[in-house]
Amino acid sequence: MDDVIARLECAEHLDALQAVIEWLRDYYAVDDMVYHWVSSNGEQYGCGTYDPKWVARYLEKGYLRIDPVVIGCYQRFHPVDWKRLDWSSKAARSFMQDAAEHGIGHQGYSIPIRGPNGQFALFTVSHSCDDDQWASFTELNRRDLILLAHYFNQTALKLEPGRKPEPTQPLSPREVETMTLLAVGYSRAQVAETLAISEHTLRVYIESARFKLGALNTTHAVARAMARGQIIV
Amino acid sequence: MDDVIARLECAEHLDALQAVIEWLRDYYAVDDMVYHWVSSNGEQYGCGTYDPKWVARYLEKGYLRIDPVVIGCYQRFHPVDWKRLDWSSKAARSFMQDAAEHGIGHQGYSIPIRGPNGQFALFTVSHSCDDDQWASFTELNRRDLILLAHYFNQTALKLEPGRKPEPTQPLSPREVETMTLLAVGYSRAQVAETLAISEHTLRVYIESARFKLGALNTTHAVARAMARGQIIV
DNA sequence: CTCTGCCTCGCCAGAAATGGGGAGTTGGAA
DNA sequence: TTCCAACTCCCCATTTCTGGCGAGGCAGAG
Repeated sequence: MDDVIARLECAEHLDALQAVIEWLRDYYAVDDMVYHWVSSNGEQYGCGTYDPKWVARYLEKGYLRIDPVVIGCYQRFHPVDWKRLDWSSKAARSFMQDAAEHGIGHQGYSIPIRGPNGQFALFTVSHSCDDDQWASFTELNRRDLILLAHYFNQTALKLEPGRKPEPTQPLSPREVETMTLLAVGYSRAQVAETLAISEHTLRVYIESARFKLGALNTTHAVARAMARGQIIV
Repeated sequence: MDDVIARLECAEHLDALQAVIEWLRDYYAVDDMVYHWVSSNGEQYGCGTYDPKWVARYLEKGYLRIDPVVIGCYQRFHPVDWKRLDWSSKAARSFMQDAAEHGIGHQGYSIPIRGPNGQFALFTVSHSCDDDQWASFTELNRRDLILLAHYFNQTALKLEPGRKPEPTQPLSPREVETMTLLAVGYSRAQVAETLAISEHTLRVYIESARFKLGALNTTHAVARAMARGQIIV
């Protein structure tokens, strides 16, 4: 354990993560171990021991938005056993079958991790065995896995800062107020009234915020401002 | 330390948190200790040892959206010393002065905590002393404070589940796709084209999503869907 | 002192979104 | 089988948003 942490701390490239996760897979003697970062801008980064064919298929099919593991963990705080997720939808079922055909174990345990600016990542361990064996495994290693998950994420954050610092030009106070009120459902007219300014002035703020955020329209601007933590809704 | 964790684990009401945090303040012999939850719906919950007058003023003045501690931590992953935050804006300066006048120590260390559905909370310890003393204090207790912060948050989450489960009616797959594409800046026409459906059909999805999300307009709907983790952008 | 960023205001025309109406299919649940 | 939720399509009128034009004041940085 300490050995792994030391390795992570001296890692200088993401390849190191890949090596560590493979080592961990062998150490725990499980089928698969995966770290999967779903960055706030919709890109993904992952390392792990899944079959590359499955990874490619996952990306190609856009499974990110279907995968009940991602969706379920995104809405949870605590680690979760795959059995407790919602697999009832048709999309989820076909996804599960596709995964099984690519050799993904039916037991899994995933740890959600959150970082700055809405960063979200998953640390997953998966295996094929019966429920009892799996339950005792997760029970035994839960604490370590959680720690590992967070160390992994911190290392990834350290190594990949080039991934989020999309030049986040700060918004002016008025722009922040504007975006915030828009995010809670006010129309432009209502926002203008609330801020006691003309609707035209308001438009200037929206436009400048849109420009700073690199957004194509108001909705996009609000979404980006939220995703980047520039407004708190 | 273990004593505190035990107390938290058997807590059955938020009052218990208040008691624990007061105990901690005395234990660490610092001026103030605060847990501050900024829930995803904009409400707040906090417990701590700040002067109630200051808390009232904080709420009344809407300092939540000015406080550099909140803003700074929201965009960070690691705990941060207040000195490293951005106090340059005018609003921040007048906020700082106001805080000082209410007896808030000028040294502070805040730990950002994140939870499901965009939950965000802060665990802060604050004191009045010189920089060297403060540096050695935080250096010495950093690990414990981080642990405490997360235990506090987990307890608060456990005790206050009634705070977020705003009946989150699930969105249908098409609705999710629609909201997601809108969030990344597509216009209705572009979304319709992308999904290969008529623009009118698209409208039906937007409207039903808006209804399910209790949103007043498209921008609001996207913001809520994001805040609730129903779409991942 | 100039320059830049922020805040404020006005008018107009075209593009986009919204609200309300109606209508048909499909597939799964009761 | 019947019912419901999800998905698909069309028209019309109104409201709202967006883009482009121009303008002034005020504070802080260089």
